[in-house]
Amino acid sequence: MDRRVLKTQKAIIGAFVELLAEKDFKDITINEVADRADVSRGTVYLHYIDKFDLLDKCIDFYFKKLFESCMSIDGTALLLSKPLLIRTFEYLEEHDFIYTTLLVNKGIPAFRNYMMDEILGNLGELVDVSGIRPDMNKEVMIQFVASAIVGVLEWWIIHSTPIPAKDIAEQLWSLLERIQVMPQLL
Amino acid sequence: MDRRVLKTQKAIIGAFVELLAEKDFKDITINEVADRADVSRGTVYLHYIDKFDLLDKCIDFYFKKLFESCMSIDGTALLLSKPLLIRTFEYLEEHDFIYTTLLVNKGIPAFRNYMMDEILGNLGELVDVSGIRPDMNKEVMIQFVASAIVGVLEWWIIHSTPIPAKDIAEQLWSLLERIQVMPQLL
DNA sequence: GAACATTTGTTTAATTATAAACAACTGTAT
DNA sequence: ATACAGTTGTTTATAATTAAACAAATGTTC
Repeated sequence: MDRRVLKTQKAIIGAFVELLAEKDFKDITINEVADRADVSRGTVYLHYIDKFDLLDKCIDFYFKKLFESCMSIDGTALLLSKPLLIRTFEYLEEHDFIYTTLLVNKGIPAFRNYMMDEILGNLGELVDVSGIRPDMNKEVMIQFVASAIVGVLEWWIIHSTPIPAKDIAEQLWSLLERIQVMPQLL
Repeated sequence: MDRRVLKTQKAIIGAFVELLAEKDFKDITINEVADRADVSRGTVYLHYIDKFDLLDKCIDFYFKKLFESCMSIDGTALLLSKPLLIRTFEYLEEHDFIYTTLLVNKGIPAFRNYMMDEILGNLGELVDVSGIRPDMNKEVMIQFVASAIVGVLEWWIIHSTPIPAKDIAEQLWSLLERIQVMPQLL
């Protein structure tokens, strides 16, 4: 992609998140966003339909960043594992501010959907690779595990990361192990 | 001016100064500058003829910044005075790194010329406003005082600001007062 | 000194950002 | 109610940035 659009989108989204931290979504104007991003007002409309679209794209942007940072090591995909859990919780702990800000303003359903999609896909791959107990329904098991993981993540963020990332990751992982659905891995 | 050119010039000059701090001027390539500035190589040539021109413009840039920050308060010009001296020394002390880097690489004559121009103009204004002892030649006196000030500034920067800004400003000011060329001011 | 990679400066057409103007709409104060 | 100031979303012509290709020059390595 043209480096110009990357730069302006970064500037606009950065400015928008700053403003979200300072005031209510409803009080933010496109003018303010453009001013703070040091970008022409027309440029904002070039990339986003309106405020609401900007918020959506903003959430997109930060979830992509989250997945890029946590779900892979130097480009190769990382399947569900203890290190992956730890990295994810640590990343969220470190960038606590942005993600809680986004969640408060709109994101609870968005968060759940993004996370579910990502983890469902991840689990699906894992099952394809390493098999599953023959007496289990794959879809049910995947849905069960993914919901549990996302539920804990959601609770942890909404309650302002009350437990250190390492500890919550450990606890969640030991719960997953207890299920014993995938003998050789979980 | 178009905000695009301001942004790209800032990016290019910022990248260039970073590189100047890391390696010798002769080892810096336009490619590196463009990469670090996150700008197309062609864009660099759009603004600067070559490396040498870039260095010149870079010095221009930082001297303009210096004068903007020190020579005026909210837009109104500030004539030679003790507060002005203090501000100037403090600014240079704070941004020590950039200015010594520039001076080492090329700037000693450039520094002298810039400073002389600025201070000569400033002194000229001051004399026009508040007069001078009738037995003195205006040009000589201005040249004398400006040279003295610039000399001290130069010595202070090249020797890595060996004295706190406030102290050197005090000393310089008291020397200026001793001359007694402008009874009511100096 | 020949092969090689890198840098340099220039040129191109396509893309993107710009300021400015506009009418319609919102909210606020009078 | 009625000015009034600010926001919104769209449209324009213009200007800046872009990637890519290029030949020439420069340095490195063998």
